[in-house]
Order: sequence, then C-alpha cells, then structure tokens
Amino acid sequence: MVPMAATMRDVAALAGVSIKTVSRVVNLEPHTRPEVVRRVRSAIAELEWVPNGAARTLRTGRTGVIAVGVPQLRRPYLSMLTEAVVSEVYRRGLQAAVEPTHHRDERLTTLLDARGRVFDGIILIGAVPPDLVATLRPTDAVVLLHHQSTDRVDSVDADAVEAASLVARHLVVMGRSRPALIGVDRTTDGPRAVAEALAAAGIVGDAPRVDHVAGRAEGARAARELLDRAPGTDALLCGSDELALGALAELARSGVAVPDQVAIVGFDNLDDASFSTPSLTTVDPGAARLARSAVDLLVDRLAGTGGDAARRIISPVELVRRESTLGPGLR
Amino acid sequence: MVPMAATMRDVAALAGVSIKTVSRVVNLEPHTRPEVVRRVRSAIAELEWVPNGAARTLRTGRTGVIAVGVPQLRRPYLSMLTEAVVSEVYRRGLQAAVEPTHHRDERLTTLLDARGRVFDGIILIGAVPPDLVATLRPTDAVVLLHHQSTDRVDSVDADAVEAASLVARHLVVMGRSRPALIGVDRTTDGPRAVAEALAAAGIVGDAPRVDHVAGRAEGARAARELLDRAPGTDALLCGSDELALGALAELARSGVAVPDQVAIVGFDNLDDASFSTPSLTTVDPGAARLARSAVDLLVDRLAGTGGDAARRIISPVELVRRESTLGPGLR
DNA sequence: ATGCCTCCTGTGAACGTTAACAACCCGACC
DNA sequence: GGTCGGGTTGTTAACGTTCACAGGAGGCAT
Repeated sequence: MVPMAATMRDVAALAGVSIKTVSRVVNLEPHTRPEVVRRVRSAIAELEWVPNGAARTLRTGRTGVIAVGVPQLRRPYLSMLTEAVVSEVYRRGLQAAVEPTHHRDERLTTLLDARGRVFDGIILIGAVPPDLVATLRPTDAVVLLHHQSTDRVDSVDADAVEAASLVARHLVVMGRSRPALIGVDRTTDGPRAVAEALAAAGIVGDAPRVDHVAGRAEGARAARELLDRAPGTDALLCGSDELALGALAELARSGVAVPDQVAIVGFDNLDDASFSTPSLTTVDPGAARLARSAVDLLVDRLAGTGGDAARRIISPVELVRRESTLGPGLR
Repeated sequence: MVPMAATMRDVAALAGVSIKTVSRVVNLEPHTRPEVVRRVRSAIAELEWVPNGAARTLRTGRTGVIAVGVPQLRRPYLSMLTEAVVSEVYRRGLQAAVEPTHHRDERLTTLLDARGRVFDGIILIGAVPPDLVATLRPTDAVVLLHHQSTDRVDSVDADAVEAASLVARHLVVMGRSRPALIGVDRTTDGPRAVAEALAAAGIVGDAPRVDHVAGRAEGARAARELLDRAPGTDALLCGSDELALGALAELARSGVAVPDQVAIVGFDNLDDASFSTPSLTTVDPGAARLARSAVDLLVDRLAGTGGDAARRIISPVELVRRESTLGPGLR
C-alpha cells in the first residue's frame, strides 16, 4: 500500500528547523541560509515528502490545474491539438484536465463556472457561443483556441487569410480555375478569406459551396452534391482533412480521377493525410505552436502579467504539397 | 470577475442552522428534519454555494479525480477509447484527468506515485511494464485497460480469443488460406490466439508475420515486406485498423488488388475504417463497453467493495464485415 | 419524577499548507 | 555602548470542510 504520507511537520523535525522554513525552501523564497536549504532538501528526499496539493490549494486558492475544453476527442485533429496542449501544460509544471464538451453549451457553462474552484484557468478549443463569450472579461483566465477574433478575451487562431492565399495561389499554379468549397466555414471569416484569396489569384465568380459539415461521411456527401450541382468543378477546397478524405473516398467510389479530373485540398495536416491514395495536399496549422501560444497567454493571465485588454495571436500556417493537387496531365 | 465565493458558514447563517447541519444536508446523511433540509437547500441555492473541493479533499483524503493514463492521444483508437472513459467517469460525478504518457515509464511511475494525493484512482490504457505491475496490489485503485491478464491488479480487455476465432472463420468462408500477420501482438497472447484460431479453422502452417508495429507508415512497410517474403499471401490480418489502413494504401500504390488478390482485416473499428476504399473489415472491440467495465471496477475499489483478489473482465467483440474481405471473384 | 433510548443538532478539533507578523542574531553606525 | 537595520527564523492564525463527540428535546417505560 501507499506508505503513510509524510507531512511538512515531519520534514521540519528531521531537518531541525521550523515548518515555515521548510515552506520557504519549497517555495524558493529568499532569506534562507544555503546550509539550511541543503538540510531541508535532504530531509525531504529522505522522507519522500510531496506537498499536499489540497492543503496548498485551500490556503492559496490556486489549484495548479488547467482545464482543456474540447468538443470531441475522436476527431483526429482535435485529439492531436489536445495532446499538444496537454503536453505544453505539463511542461510548465501544471496539471491538465481534459473535458470533452460534445458541443453541449451547458457543459461549457459548468466548466466556466468551475473556474477558480476546481482549476485556475481554461483553454477552450473550437467555437464558443457568443453569449457565453459575452460574459467573459479580458482579465479572465480563459483562452479561446481556434475561435474568431474577439475583444472579450484572449484568443489564438491559425492564419486563415494566409492559408486561403497559399491554397488559392497553389491552385492557380496547378492549373485549376473552377474550385468548389466544402466546410470552409470553420471560422466565420473563413468563407470571406477564401473568396478574396481566390479573386486575388485571378479565379473569378462565386465558387459553389457546402457549409457546416464535419467528418468523412459528410465530406463524401458534400462532394457528391457539389459535383452534381457544378459538373465543371476541377478542385475541392475542404475546411478539414477529414472532409477532404471523405470527399476523396467518394470520388474514388464514383470513378472520378484525383487529381487528374479534380484536385483536393484539405486543412489540418493529419497523420492520415499522407497515407491516402493519392496523398492529400493540405494546410498545416502548426498544432504545437498553437498550443504553445494558448498556454503562454493563459500562464500570463494567471501571473497577472496579461494586461487589461484581450490579446490575440495569429499563428502562421504552411502549405503541404502532395499528390492530390498535381496539375492535370503533369503526372 | 467571479463573485466572492460563499462558504458553508454563510449558508448556515442564512438558514439559521449550524455549519455541521449544512454539511449533513450536503452529504445526504440521515438525522435531519425535512423542514431543515429544505431551508438549507434554499439557502444554498440563493447563495449559489458550491462546496470547496480543496477543503473537502484535505479533510477526507479524497479528490474525486480519476487519472487516465494513455500512451498517446493522437492514435485514433486511443482517443476514441479515452473519450469513452472520460465520459464514463463524468457520468458518475467524478472528474477525469487525462495524462498522455508517451510510452515513458517515468511518467507512469510518477502517475502511480501521485495516487492518493492528486487523484483517487487510475485507469491505465495499454501495456504497462511488468516490474511496475509487480509493485501493485489487488486492492489498489488501479485498473489496467487492454493489458494482459494479471493477478496483481484489476484489468479489462477485449476478448482476443473470440476475435481471432471470428476472423479466422470469416477468412475461410471468404476462401482465403494463406494469411500473413501484421502487429497482432497487441497483447502477448495475441499471436498464440490467432495461430490457434487459424489452425482450428483448418488453415495449416505458420503464418508469416511482422511484430511490434503501430501507425500507418509501419503498416505500409510491413505489408510490403510480407508480400516480398511470402508472395502467395491472400490475406493480411492486422492488429489495428491503423496498420490495416497503412497496408491498404501500400497495396493500392503497388497495384495489388484488394480484396481480389489480398484481403485485409483490421482491429478497432475506427471511424476511418468505413471510409477507406475498399472499406475495411475489422473487429469492433466495443470501446464504450470496455470503458464502462474499467470505470466499474475502479469505482468498486474506491468504495472498498472490490474484494481481495484482482478481477478481470473479458469484453465481447464483434466482427464488422466490409469490402476488404470479399471473396475473390465474388465482387 | 426519573431513567433511558432515539432522534436531531451543535461544538471543537482536526486535515497540511501558507501569510502576517513577531522575534532573533549579528554587524555597523552614531 | 546603545540603537538601528538587514537578513534569517519561528509563532500563530487562518483557508473551508468533515469527523468525533457532546448535548438537548421529546417519548416511553419504570
């Protein structure tokens, strides 16, 4: 069984100092002689003492836990991002508690309410209802990851404008001119950014599109619908790799050649994207970097060094060129 | 900002009772008049009082948190299973803390040491080094999920024997007789179970196999190696859908027809498995059920009603028949 | 009336840590 | 030599809850 846990008092007794001195050593406060520090340290080691988190929390009001709210873990991109966030949190000596919200607002509300009691701060991944965001203040220890710009609270997102531009220019280079869009509304300004980027790249007219979808099945459905509606389509721009992979499967099923007839671009750079046939051209949002930025912002808030205004970090993206967008006849 | 939190004392004052009575009401202890209970309840509601977890933990030694150790979140099956476990934990009014261990034993050790301080119990997903398991006792609040049978501590796993039997019989029905194995050593008795099942189904001789792999890239590599080594192979049995999907991609790339030339069977029933071309025949281990069993066992332990011996739950599996194993010429 | 038992309620002391403050030591300065 | 002052240490009281125990009210039998 777990051995009877040692307490600070035991450590103090063994080191021949007062309990407060132990506390000072543990919390790296100044005003302690090196020799005393050494003695306390070895007493701690000998007794295998570990600070009691509950007592510390009770006294300080801090839990050292950061909650990570994520809509679903089983979406590959979300699990990848969540893992990155959790690692980043641990790297800073804090604990992480992952809470899948399943898109239920009440779960989010509960989560936000629990702030300050169960954990110190929250990182929320994905869209959050505006009325919930409206209840937040810039100084709150809350960071929205992959959320549209807001002045209510700190947020981090990938550079959608740059992503759209990279993709649009790549399409033109690869000789495509009649794209269709699937679920590029991951952020509210996604569709606009894509439209502008396409226009800037010289592709005219409104691209047909299907909004609000997620997952492979929906990607497949959307691909079929778009090809029916706009038979001349020569490229599918998808808001996620999952959609793109679903579309890819559907096209293969219905005998449409990719990329010869239709090119496909995804977003997320999932591990899977390099293992489809053909492999998938996609935008890498840089999950590790996004995670780091989000935790950075939150840690600032916890330290009180975040300033009075909501901050926003736009994280750079990268285009990963693969087989699904090779030019027609260039194979 | 978060309003100044109310304490039990405030509730007691408002309800005109002692602080202890409030405690009794909250913890559903007997010996309180219904009228008093009602008064306390409404006082709690009015002040929006929430019990302070830290204080409660300090006093009771219980945290209400269950840690979930998982090698990696970005493996699709693991994220699916983890999500199932977390949901199950929340359903019981407990909190979950997900810790990705990245296969580092030290992380596991830390996790096990933190038991009883940071959280009440642990569910460890996947293999755990035997020397760590050896330090455990049956009454410890630890449950191993997807771990080989052990008498040291409670464990839960899918029925590997049944899975192997289902797959072997299915192969025979589909007219295959020369299978090769990729990474079927997910449990140590996996290979043996598969060999026996194949023999029982009338498939003779040792099947060539590649062990210890994970992920699509390795699946692809293993497939190539096996087809080189054993050209007559007409079926690939894979220890995971990821391996199977990697193998599938590799075969498509090298022009081997699936299932006409080679059938492929996976394990896990990932969402992805139904979206590959051809769609993947696989074994569904029943993640939700596995999760429920694991949490059941752990909750028993926490309540002290788990008995003195390690318990083991073997969870039933199901074969999901899809395109990747259609009989040759049956298309 | 007294005793005792049952049901309910309150009192005080923990749990292990940190914060505020007091106290001490020792050299330096007037 | 006394006082100041900086650096170092200890004392005491919290933080908010639960547990052990004591006690009061009422009913019933003696």
